[in-house]
Amino acid sequence: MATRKTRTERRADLIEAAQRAMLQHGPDGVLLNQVAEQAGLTSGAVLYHYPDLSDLLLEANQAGMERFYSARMRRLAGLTDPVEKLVMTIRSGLPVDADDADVRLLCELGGLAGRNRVYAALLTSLFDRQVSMYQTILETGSAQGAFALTADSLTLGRNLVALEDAYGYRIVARHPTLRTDEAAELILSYARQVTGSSLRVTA
Amino acid sequence: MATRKTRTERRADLIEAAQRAMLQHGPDGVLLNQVAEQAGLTSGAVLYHYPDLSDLLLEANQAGMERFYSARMRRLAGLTDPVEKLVMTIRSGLPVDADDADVRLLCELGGLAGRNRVYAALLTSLFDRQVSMYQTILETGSAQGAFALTADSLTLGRNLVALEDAYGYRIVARHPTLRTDEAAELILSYARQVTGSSLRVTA
DNA sequence: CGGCTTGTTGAAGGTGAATTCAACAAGCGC
DNA sequence: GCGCTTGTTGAATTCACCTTCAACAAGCCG
Repeated sequence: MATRKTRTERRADLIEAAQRAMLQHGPDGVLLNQVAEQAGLTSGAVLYHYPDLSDLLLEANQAGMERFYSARMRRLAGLTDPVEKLVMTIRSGLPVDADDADVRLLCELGGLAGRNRVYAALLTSLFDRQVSMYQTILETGSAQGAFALTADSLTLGRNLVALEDAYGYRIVARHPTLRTDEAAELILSYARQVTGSSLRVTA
Repeated sequence: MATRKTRTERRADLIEAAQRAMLQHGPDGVLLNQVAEQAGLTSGAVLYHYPDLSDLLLEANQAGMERFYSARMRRLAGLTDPVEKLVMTIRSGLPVDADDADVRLLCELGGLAGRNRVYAALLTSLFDRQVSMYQTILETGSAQGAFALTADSLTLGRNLVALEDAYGYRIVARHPTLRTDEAAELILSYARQVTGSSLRVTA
């Protein structure tokens, strides 16, 4: 029997369990019992906390997005050099490998967004927030003279996020030659061109 | 009762029916009866032609990819000017609107590719073929003096396809400001920069 | 301690989808 | 027109999953 836990603890457990289950079976294909199994509980216990499975899945996906986004922001927080910030941010937008849970989860949602307005809105919002993140980096770098932008920051930010997203899909699909390092180089090649910077850290 | 058809005709019908059903319910969520309904048949009839539903879904997705790819090639076929070719190809890589069937279908597969090697291989192959398509355009344009490429054609081709892919997802998710025209402009902004061409057709 | 709330189980019931198959209709070759 | 193959139906069966619920264990608070 599973050890009894408080409401809050268990809900957090279930969100993680739902994420794991969705990684294995997809957000559409996942079953109540698979979530329960991941949590080490019975389906009844899951239903006790989330009478509607789709609510749990939504929360789990939302949590996954926030974790991805806030991890990027956190990694950014320590840095001051615009070049470092840009290079780091490009890196943190890519999956570490094909099994990267956060990015895998995001990829699963891409298709869903075509037929579910809620997921569409969530992904759209995530996209826009990431664009803003890049815009801030680009504009402060520009103000500090580190970058000479070749277009408005909205255009550049959108293209940077778009490149990340697309290469995330390729990496997750295990493209034989396009791995994380290669993808980072491809995006950096774009970033160098539009910032007029070599993006080498000036030590 | 449905009118009786030949093996080949019916299989083509079923592939289209499966595509429609997947657009509504996703490749994971689609049911045999939903495919049958789209085809105007009973589930038994579908099973007569495809004893395993997943075989039908695979064929349907494969057919969708080929239709998308060959439509792009066909649109390219009539053109000779490298600038026209590039501009047209960028356009043809984007969904015409949020309901574009071909792109919607491709987006549905992105997540699947993370857990299914067959779909991963199909999408990888499609990506690479599209990269080659761009490489050919860029290199012949370069040879003819229309483009002055700022990087090797593999890098540029990959980035162009990546941008298309990512904006396809955004459009399908109905981003409120990022529609097809805007996405095309964003990609063109990249293409102008890396080809050194204004990409205006010299009439 | 003792009663109450909260979390969990396990089994039972209901539902719906996949699967199977006997029957039958529609053409085609002869 | 006859018989055979091919395509299709509809009903019966089976199976898997969701849902409900009575029972019970674990703390907490009086």
